[in-house]
Amino acid sequence: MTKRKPVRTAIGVPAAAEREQRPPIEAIRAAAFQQFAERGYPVVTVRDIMKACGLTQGALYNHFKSKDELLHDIIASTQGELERICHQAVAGAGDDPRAKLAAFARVYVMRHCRLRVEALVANREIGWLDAERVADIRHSRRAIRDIVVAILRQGVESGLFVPPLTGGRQDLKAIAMALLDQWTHVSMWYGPGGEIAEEEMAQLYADMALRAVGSRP
Amino acid sequence: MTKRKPVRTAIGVPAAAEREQRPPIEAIRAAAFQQFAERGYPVVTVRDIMKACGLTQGALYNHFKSKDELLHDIIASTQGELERICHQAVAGAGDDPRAKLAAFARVYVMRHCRLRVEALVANREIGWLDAERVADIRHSRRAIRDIVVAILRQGVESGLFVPPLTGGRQDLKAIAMALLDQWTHVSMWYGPGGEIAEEEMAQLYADMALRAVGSRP
DNA sequence: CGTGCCCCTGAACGGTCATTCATTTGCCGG
DNA sequence: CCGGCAAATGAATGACCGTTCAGGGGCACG
Repeated sequence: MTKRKPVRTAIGVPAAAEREQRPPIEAIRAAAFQQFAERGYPVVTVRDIMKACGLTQGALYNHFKSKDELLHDIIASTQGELERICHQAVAGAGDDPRAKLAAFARVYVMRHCRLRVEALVANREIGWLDAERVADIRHSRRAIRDIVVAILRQGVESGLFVPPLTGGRQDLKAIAMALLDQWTHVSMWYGPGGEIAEEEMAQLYADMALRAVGSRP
Repeated sequence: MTKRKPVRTAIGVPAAAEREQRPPIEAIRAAAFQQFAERGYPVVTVRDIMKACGLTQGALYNHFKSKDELLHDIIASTQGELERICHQAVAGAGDDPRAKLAAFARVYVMRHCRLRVEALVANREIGWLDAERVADIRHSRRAIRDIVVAILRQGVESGLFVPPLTGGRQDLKAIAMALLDQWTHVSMWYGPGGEIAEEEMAQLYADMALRAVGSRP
């Protein structure tokens, strides 16, 4: 193979129609999202992104310092918004850990169904950022995990959750990771054309989570 | 950024010690595994792989047709082995769907803890393969999912499983995907240095799965 | 009409990539 | 010691990458 192949076939750009509707910086962000999601950060070239929004390579650098910064900008905004709605979901669910866990699961799964592309990029392409750029995103992820751990701890201490335990101090962390893995990766296979609606998915996952942690009625 | 940065810092090669112990084709496979897992297929160069096993770039092509074929070889062998042990686990668990599901979860999670590197590569780098090379691997994955679906169906029909349902025909498929996502991604964060042993992880995940599908005692 | 200014262009730069290939190496049975 | 052959070398090839930059609109404002 001398010539580089298009390894993940691009599904195609959303038609030249509304390209020029929004400011170019937004068009670039959108095109980059699409392309990163479909083919992966390292094989998407600056030329690809800019062509997809009707510009040429050089124009990128009027809006972003580098391709790296573009990716970071994209992921950071997605991640920040995710953390925000996670806090919001828990805050608005009262004090019962069962309601908190269910609300969290529903919001988290719903978002990962609806914003599939954004979630996919944020979760898959983060590794390409250099250490300093990745730090704040990793921090945000840990914060989200700790929300779940806190809910689990409250449930266990109040006797409302009786999860399977191995006896170690890290159990709740492992369970939280297991649940988050499950919820996050909906974005990898859920398609809006499927038979199950987003709300049903959210409910299904919330039910499974409550059962998995041994929630008492 | 003109010069390319080492985006994911390589952890380092397992010392020049036993490089020459095994046949070069095995050394290449092993080195490629390590590098792909640590830094990702597109940024690992042929030179990197070959240097890691004490050879030069050109020597790769005495053993593999291309870099693509090397990746496919690696993933396909991992995936084939995984499918094999999944079938084996179910076959050796008797006829009770509860025992089948538990055995499957235990074997699957245990493998993803123990062979973290292999699992990580097989699950993350598959997208870089072209369509024809990826077909058999996708097929194998579907086969594994269908094992889980079959177990769930048997459990539901015999009344031993009472999972949360939305009423659609795709429910069991969604639940199977949710469980597999959870089990698979242990390999993304589990570290052997952690507080929980592989066997405990496997048991924890098996318990959660049985609870999630509403297994009756 | 002129003057800035923002934004875009497209060639150019220095670099890296996978792959090829003529040549050399190292090992083997005889 | 000799031929033969599989395997390794390392320079060469052709392509493409991210980024830079000098030049050029086009549009608002005086």
